[in-house]
Amino acid sequence: MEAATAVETIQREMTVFARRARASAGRLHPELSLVSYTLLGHLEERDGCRATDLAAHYALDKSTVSRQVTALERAGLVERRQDPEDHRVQVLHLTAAGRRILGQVTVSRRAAVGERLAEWSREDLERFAGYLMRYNAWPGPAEDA
Amino acid sequence: MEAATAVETIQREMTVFARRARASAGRLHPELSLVSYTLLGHLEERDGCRATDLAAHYALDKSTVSRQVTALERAGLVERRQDPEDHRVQVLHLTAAGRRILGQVTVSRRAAVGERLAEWSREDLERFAGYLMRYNAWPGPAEDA
DNA sequence: CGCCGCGAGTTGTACTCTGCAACCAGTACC
DNA sequence: GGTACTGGTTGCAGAGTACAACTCGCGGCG
Repeated sequence: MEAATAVETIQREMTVFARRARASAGRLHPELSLVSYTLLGHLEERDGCRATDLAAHYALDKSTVSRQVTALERAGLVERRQDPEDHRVQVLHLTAAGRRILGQVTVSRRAAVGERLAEWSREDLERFAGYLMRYNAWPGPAEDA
Repeated sequence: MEAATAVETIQREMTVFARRARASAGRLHPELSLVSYTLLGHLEERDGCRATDLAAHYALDKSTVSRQVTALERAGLVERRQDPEDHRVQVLHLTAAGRRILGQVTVSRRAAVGERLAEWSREDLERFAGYLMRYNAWPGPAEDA
């Protein structure tokens, strides 16, 4: 495979994944949209962060994040805390309920994805995961595709 | 890295990519949405197919595809041809204009993605592309995430 | 101190994408 | 012919999103 072809393939396959992921997320977990899930996941991973950080990480407009967070807060899954240093920012944290729901969804997602990856060798899994992280870690503006 | 962790990471990173891809697609190519681009790409790859096939491949509702195709046809990028065998189906084909636009977008996308992948060895590129294809080739229902 | 620029977040507005349900048209099988 | 199925369209409603305009708090500079 030529390098340009590989790049092309990476693009196309990532896009297929993206579309299918969005399409099926709602069906699998009606209680938590793909958006909400990823935001909660990020909060858990970072143990709290600002709305602006979420927007930057997912290349979303801050208004979009604001609305999503509002919904998550109304659902009792997320908590806003005032930053004592800077009264402009609100640090977001998972609530106990948020952590619980996130755990449930993660389990069922892992089952679905794990089924697809069941035949993969551990080495392939790790390399694949590594490639994805490496790709996403690119520091530039999120001009992925 | 444990296998479950790798699965988790794959999920999360794929999702990050998915979200960023959608976010930036519109900015890079205002003339062709991510959806339209992928549909056109699929048509080129398969050299024509039915609307239902597109819906199945991307896990989209047939109504959604119908509307997208209508838009693409209005834009003169896609052509519907009656199947002489079965008058229900309409086989979709790229027009010359569609092929041209698709080519332009592909070039600019490849430039953007290629920049990110510039430092990668050819071996890594090919392995990454292979993993993605392998993942998406899973035959089951598109319960990706 | 008071003004100005900046950064975080919210709200108004409009648009796209999407799915579901209801429907029409053509096909296949009895 | 009638019934069931398939491909596709249309009406409707809802989620996600961006952009612009706004508020509020922080920090520098005269």
